[in-house]
Amino acid sequence: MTIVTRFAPSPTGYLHIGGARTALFSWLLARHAKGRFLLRIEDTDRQRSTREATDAIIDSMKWLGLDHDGEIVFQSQRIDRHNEAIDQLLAKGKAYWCECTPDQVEAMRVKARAEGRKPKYDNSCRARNLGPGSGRVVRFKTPLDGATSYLDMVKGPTSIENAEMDDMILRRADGSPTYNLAVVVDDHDMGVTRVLRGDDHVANTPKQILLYQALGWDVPEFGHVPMILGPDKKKLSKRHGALSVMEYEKMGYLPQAMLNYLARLGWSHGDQEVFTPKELVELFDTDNLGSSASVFDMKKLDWLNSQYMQAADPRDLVRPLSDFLSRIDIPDADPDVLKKAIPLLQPRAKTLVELAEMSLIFVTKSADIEYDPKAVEKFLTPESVALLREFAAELEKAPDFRPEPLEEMAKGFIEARDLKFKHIAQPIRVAITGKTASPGLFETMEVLGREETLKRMARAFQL
RNA sequence: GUCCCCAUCGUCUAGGGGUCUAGGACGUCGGCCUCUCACGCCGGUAACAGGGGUUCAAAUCCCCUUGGGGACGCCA
Repeated sequence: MTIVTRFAPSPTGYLHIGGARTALFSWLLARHAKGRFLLRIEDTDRQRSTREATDAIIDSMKWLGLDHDGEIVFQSQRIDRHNEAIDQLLAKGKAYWCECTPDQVEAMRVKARAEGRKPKYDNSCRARNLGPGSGRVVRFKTPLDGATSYLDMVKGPTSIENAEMDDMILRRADGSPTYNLAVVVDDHDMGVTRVLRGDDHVANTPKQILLYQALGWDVPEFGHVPMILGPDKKKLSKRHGALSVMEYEKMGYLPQAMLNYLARLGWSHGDQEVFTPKELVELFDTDNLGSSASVFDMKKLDWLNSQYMQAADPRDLVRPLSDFLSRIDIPDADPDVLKKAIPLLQPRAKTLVELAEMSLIFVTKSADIEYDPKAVEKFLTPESVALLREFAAELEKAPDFRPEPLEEMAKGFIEARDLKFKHIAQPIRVAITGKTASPGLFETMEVLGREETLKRMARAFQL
């Protein structure tokens, strides 16, 4: 039997880290088994569902590379089918009409809690054999005793007393089907065989299993992935900063790094830390999913990202780099310059944002280079400028502007004057980059080219 | 309040009764490399929440306590 999984977010907000991870695990589960991964948008709450949120979710998944099979299913378009199932349940005597008002039910809950019991509806309409009527809802006849058990893919054997559950509403007074019913009908119709979702759904699972059984359908396997916590060990929330997956894109993280990080958060494969998407697909299994919540650690994400930055083919970074440069109002950087600069910056930039910032020394024209005043004061002293003028003269006639010959030349220059390289390195650096930190001097010069290098030095001499 | 779940370095985790004086990774600290900043390399620091069992033997199994989390909607 082919394995079919799904991701079923409700479009009431952006796709956040937690949702992205459950989507990733479901995707991995399907791809590993050569099965199918479906996407369903649970937009039955018309008030809170938005088109923007739907788009944001789709964009985020696209960015992460989580491709889905088949058409996207919109739950709101399947209401007739949901109602059909409810009618079926009614016909089988597994559901009944109830005319208790929300206020009455609330009173029952308050009473139950006061008596130290679990807040529940008291099933009072169960025996009344009511028919349809305005203001009435349809409730499910939850078994009064026994237990509902299943083998959770991550938690193992799980069992809940049926008495813990109340008779859930299947159809609201306005005629609309409720969540648990809709999910069961949709998952069944879509042929979903494995449901991997967030821990916050554990309480829904037994209810849904009961529904499957009442409808006479095969029950899929379920698995509940632990939550992701913030640094304060509380549920990850807006307080902890960027939450939406697309925020991480904006911060300059590479999708593969994000994917890798998310996969390792709650899942492991021995001591391995770095995984290509392909490896993830090959190696993923629910057996190695952990069962405790994990804290989101930005530092480790940074490290992983820097690993991916370093390992990237420079050519693949040109496009993203110019995009990020555009975002800081530099839309016309020369791709050839970028291509040459990238290898120098790869080991230094943890994110694309940093890459863009660091590339500024290469894409800025000499006239616009900003000189760090402190650096100028410290290194561009009259003595060092005098020395640099002599050095510039040699640069001008250097036969070969590549790093090695340049370094040879510099060596000759300082030896002739009985100096150490240290004496001229920082002055040169400040003169050609305006900063005290940069990639290797000669590599930098090569990328800048002779003309630009000399222009910058000339300008630095005027400071 | 009721029910459910979870518990190894600061963080992510390995570990499935003896090979655990608990391994890896991030971070952190120290060193090396070095024209700066990084990268890289080497080394250090640091954990089985507590208490009871079971067993010849427990990080591993059981119970309790504590701590954390989640769920209890005519939301999804």
